Amino acid sequence: MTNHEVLPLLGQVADSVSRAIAHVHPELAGADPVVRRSEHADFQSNAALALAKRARTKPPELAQALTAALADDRGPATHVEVSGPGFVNITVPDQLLWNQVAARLANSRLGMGTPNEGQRTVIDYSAPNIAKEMHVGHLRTTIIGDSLARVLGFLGSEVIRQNHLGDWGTQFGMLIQYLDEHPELTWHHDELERGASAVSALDELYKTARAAFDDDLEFADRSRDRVVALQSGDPDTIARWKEIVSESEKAFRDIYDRLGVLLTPEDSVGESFYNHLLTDVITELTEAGIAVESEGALVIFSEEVTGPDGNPAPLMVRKREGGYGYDTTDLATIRYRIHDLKANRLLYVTDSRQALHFQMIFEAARRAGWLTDGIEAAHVPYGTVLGPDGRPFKTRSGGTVRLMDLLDDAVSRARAVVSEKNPDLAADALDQIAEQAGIGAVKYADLSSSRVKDYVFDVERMVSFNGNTGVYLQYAHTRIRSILRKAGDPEASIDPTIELQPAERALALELDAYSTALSEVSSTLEPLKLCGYLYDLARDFTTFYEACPVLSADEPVRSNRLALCQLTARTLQHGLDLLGISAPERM
RNA sequence: GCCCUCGUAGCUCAGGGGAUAGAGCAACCGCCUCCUAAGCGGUAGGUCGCAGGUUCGAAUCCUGCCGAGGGCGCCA
Repeated sequence: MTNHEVLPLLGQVADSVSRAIAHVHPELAGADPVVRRSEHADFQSNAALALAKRARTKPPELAQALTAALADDRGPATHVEVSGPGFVNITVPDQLLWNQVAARLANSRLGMGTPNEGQRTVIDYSAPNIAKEMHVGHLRTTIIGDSLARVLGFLGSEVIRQNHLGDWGTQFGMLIQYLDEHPELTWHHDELERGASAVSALDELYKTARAAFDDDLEFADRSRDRVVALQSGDPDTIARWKEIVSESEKAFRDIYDRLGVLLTPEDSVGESFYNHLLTDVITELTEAGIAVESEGALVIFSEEVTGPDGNPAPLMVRKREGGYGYDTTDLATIRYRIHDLKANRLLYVTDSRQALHFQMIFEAARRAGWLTDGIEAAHVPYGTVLGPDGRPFKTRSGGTVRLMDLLDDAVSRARAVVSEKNPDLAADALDQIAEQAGIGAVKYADLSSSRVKDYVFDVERMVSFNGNTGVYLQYAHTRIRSILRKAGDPEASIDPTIELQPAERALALELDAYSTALSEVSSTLEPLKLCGYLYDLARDFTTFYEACPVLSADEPVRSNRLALCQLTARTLQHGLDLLGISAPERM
């Protein structure tokens, strides 16, 4: 196996057209060759239409000239013709398609390059709150962030995952105080019955503590003292706090394992971490004259954003009573990630309602001189998960939906469908497949629609397993694997002189376009681009599957088709992995 | 008041300067002696929110309007 990049045919054709443009009109050298996949040929170039005016000619004439130049070129085109108002339709020889397939099969990375090499990317995602259940609100950031981490990493970025845990704040004062006053309470994971989690217990205890805080003035006072003790580093208080953090992380870990998310405890860099940096951040901003006093608080007035009163909107750097909120920690994160982590790409995967907040954080970071031209900072916003009523997803009683419950529900429904479709499965195989299909269905449903749009969480639809769902992709993969198993998983061998059937041709062209889909994910930060590609690929495979028998074909066609199966299976498996979805061998 | 996002088939969504606007679901009609029918083929369904503008060409870019959602000082 090699790991040299295999250039996609689209790029090779584009290079040819670029050469043709430079040859025919040297003054237009460097212009976009406007090469796309085409319904009328393998590829088409629309360059003649785009450039005719600059070339002082008519589109059909320019197209004709480009066609002639392409015919002389030693590039990949075998058949070039002008069509319509000036489209240049380009067809590539079958042999070249086979060569691409063979080269990708021989390559450990399917011929993908590492265009993001040299980028150091921080991705901030998931960010659950300590001592609180993970709920629907954490689903999208966790799934989307993780997929982006995988894709960007594969493309050569050095990815630094940051799980910005909500592990600091006044709420811990009352929780710790309450636990201290009630040593009989059990909440550690090893004290609880199986299936119960420490965060679930802590979440309940926090509510109780909160009620006590509101009812009992003396308890409230002791809780406030406890906040002070926590913030000033009192050893006993800190020890208890660390215990709560670590127990909570165990519960998060269960969810991450189940979701197949890459986050590890090493990626946890919560709010508390920034504590020791806040005074430096504030000093720097104050000395630079960016942060100023206002109504007793320290704020940064935006030069871009105004509030309801028409005055500049502020970031709250230090509250009137001296405390710090999320504005301050977020200013600290961006400084830390640029100065200490030395990242040149910073992604914050949070819901779209925080857009204005990040706009102001980035503005402040630019004014402070932290965020400079070579560094990209981006809020990666996503829409709300809605319930069947079109309102933010809640339980019937109006509470938040626990993430674990939601996953249980999806998996148990998946199990019903899987066992109906395949009643012969052994119990443990059924469990495993139901888990993979159910979790995959949830993740795919989340990743496969436009990130910024709200979407309705509809388990029935996700788990119906028809159409553009995760299971369709998994199913396509198992059908291919079944063929390959029956063939004995042979070493690929391709005879490139064999003529391609239309379905084979469409499949081969699609397989060749994988890298384009991945680059689009990198530039748009939309996993949907990868989902769409994989769905198209699975459909192209299914068409091929219907039209081109593999095992019963005569050699050398059989081997060639097996090679297409192998590359499709590997590409599907690989793409699903970048989405964080497993590709079972059987279903 | 200002700002952001969204408006495409009955429903859920792709397409974000190029040829007849595409899928899935739901509906209807077909297809398992054949590599997994969790599949495939077909029929039907659209003034791409509205109105201007830019362009050889606009669902796509610009402006305005309408509608939905969200945000804008001490919650993240």
